[in-house]
Amino acid sequence: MRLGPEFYDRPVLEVARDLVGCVVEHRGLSGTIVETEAYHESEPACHAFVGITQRTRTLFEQPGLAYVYRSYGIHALLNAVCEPAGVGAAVLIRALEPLSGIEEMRERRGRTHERELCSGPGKLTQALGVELSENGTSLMDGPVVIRSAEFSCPSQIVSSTRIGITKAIDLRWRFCSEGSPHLSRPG
DNA sequence: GTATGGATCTTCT
DNA sequence: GAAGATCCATACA
Repeated sequence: MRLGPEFYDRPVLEVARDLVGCVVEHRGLSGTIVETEAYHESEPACHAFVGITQRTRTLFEQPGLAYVYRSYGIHALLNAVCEPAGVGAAVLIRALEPLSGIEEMRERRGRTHERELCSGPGKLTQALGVELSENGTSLMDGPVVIRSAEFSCPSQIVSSTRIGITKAIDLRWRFCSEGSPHLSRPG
């Protein structure tokens, strides 16, 4: 089932937890989300903390949009914009378990092990072919679509601290599917 | 297996 | 001019 605007128009922590187990699809390639992180304008690790700039504009727009930005000059990172318009918040998609189009992912990534295809925020955008130009597109009827899982996922969801940041490092705003071999890092 | 440094570019100071 | 929500190759144990 496709997720509607009301799914994203909620506190970003709830959305981040609920997105684990959902499916991301892009041009026929898809994967189950096993790891997410929440970001909110109220804490300094979030891009929206500095307010509305050319870069962060999408974060403040309507819930259910894709926020795609360049990280470390090289990688594209995929986020889902949350909370009502005017509030800067988003969920970073950090890792997927590949579902379909695995051979094409292998070609894009130049790697053979399935665990290496989508086990990181920069890896999964490369595997799916998500580009910066898709920033601001809808996750409901745009090139990138997120839907709930067809089969309920029995795995436990655990929270931990976020990865790769230097501010607000105490917040446990990372959510992952416990024990999944496709996480960017264990736990 | 862990540790380190380079690639590369947008954003803000 | 510095830093950053990263990944990979290389070096060493």
